[in-house]
Amino acid sequence: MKKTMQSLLRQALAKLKEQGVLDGGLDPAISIERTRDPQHGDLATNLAMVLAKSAKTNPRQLAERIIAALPEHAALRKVEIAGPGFINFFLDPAAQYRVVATIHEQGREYGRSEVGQGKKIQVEFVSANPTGPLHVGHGRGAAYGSAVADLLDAVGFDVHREYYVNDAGRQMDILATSIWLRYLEECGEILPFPCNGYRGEYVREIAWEIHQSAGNEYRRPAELVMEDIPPDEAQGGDKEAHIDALIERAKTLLGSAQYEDFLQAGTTRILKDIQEDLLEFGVPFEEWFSERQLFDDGSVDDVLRHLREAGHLYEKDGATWFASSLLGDEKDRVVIRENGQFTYFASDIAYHLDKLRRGYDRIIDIWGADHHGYIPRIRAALRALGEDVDKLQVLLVQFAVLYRGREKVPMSTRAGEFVTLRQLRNEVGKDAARFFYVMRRSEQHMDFDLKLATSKTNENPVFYVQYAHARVCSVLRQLDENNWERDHLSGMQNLQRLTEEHEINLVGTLSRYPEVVEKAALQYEPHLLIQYLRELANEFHTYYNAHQFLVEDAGLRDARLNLVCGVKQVIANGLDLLRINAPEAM
RNA sequence: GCGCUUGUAGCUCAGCUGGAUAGAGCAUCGGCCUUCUAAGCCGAGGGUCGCAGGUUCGAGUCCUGCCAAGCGUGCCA
Repeated sequence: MKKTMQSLLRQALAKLKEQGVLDGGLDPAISIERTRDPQHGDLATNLAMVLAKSAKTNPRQLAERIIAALPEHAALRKVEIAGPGFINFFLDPAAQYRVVATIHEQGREYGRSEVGQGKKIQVEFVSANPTGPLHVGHGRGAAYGSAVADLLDAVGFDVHREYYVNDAGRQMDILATSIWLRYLEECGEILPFPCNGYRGEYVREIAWEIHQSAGNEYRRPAELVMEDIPPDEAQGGDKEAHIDALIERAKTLLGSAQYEDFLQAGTTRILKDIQEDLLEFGVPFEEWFSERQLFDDGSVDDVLRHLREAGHLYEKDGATWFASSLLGDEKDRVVIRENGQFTYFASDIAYHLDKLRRGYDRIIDIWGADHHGYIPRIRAALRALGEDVDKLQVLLVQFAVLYRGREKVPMSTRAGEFVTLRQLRNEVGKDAARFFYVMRRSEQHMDFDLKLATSKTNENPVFYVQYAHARVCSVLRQLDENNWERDHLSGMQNLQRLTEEHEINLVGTLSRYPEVVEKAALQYEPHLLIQYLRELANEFHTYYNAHQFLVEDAGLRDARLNLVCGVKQVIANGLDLLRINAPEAM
């Protein structure tokens, strides 16, 4: 409806240009909005106010001329000028009711569209290091990312969901070493655990499994392990130097093949756990992209050579730097450390280049907001490589601050103090968790009160929306019990009898759904969809309480049932899009 | 210090990219179940949109300056 009004207005403007009322040049974006107040009609535009200045006339006069030039349209009942120069459109209710038939015809397809034109778009999200189970902080990125991806899919983009697996680098070494140290404990060796190691219970479990299957094959005496290792932080030393020394010791004592066993055991076990976890959370991926692969196939070397040849790299203090400050970053960044190791940034350049080379029209990175300082250097790198930087869009998700009642819950992966995503799902369920995560704008800080979220006792808005769906189902069951037949066709023919205010509101809200989906998708704001669903549910509950659907008058009854089934369909579609269950009964 | 983000009802948050009288959910108070599920509905109270300027027909929304919070500012990821 919005779109047809836009085209009508465009025709009117063209006519005014011919008449010389308006300059030929200007061609403004015509904004049409839904009115808030029914007195202002159904739709409104501020076009006359926007153009008044350049047309050298006042808004109300211009509005009159626009209206005069407006072509006739069947759905248009009345056009008015109001306030400072708004043009208000009153639509013919009969035309509005058509949406009920449309919903019925399109069913699950209602709300989906083709505005994305099949453009290829890649969404990379979660991408947590496989060094431990996902925690509730990752949950938000997972829920948000998958919702964005699903929305884009719904409006016709060709979406590729990807998880970047950081299976290379120092964090993985720390993990492997942590497992080995726990394994030695399993063997009966007595030695201190580094404060910078991964302390989670899962590390012990993996160590236990290795010990079960391999016995003492990897055992080395504690004295040898700890010999000449610099002191840990607890002993007044440097924790980084301490753990680095332990990693080196593990590599020399085990040899590369055996050390690799621990690396592999850790990565595969944890990655498998993450994959299951996300799948159960309704977050599928088309691809799990290995960082390690970028080193193995030479991509990292290639991209650095490329940058070096183009003069973007230089040596200083024994390290290799990327001159990102010349390309919009605050300062230059190290890509190869003094000790010869690549930084995370180095492989990330290769990764982003790889993504762009794969031919996506757009790539989206979803990061925790604490990584925001990272954006300029990635953009600088892509610029240096001659890529189109605008194809990359980075969306930031604020971490959820966790509370238990009033008390803040400390979170540290290393210390093993965290509430896992799995625990959260077990306690509140997938539906509530997803709904809760996506309910707020992603850049908004979020207080996640576990007590509230885990309190199974309602208050959770997801139930409110689901209940609306279940209620319609219940009405339909009731219909059967009354031995009433539902005549679909008659219902459609009698739609004009739905003249109650509640009914008219509901029809209007139903017709808005495709616009909401489109906007939520194009703006990457799934919370708009949630908000809409709450509003729709609210209008439905209000209607339910105000009017009986199952009335004796068959025509009216069928019309109401058609309307209410439209509500059911739209709620189901919306929840489905968010991968939240729409129950038949509650 | 500098950079990014945020600041709207007691609390948690919306606010259609500059539009008409700033909204919802909790919480508080008062009503509605012999009638399709009360996990619901109706009503009431509650606001200096962080503060101060500016831009214009019009500002919660845009620009500037302050104030406050979070994050970043590594040869960590």
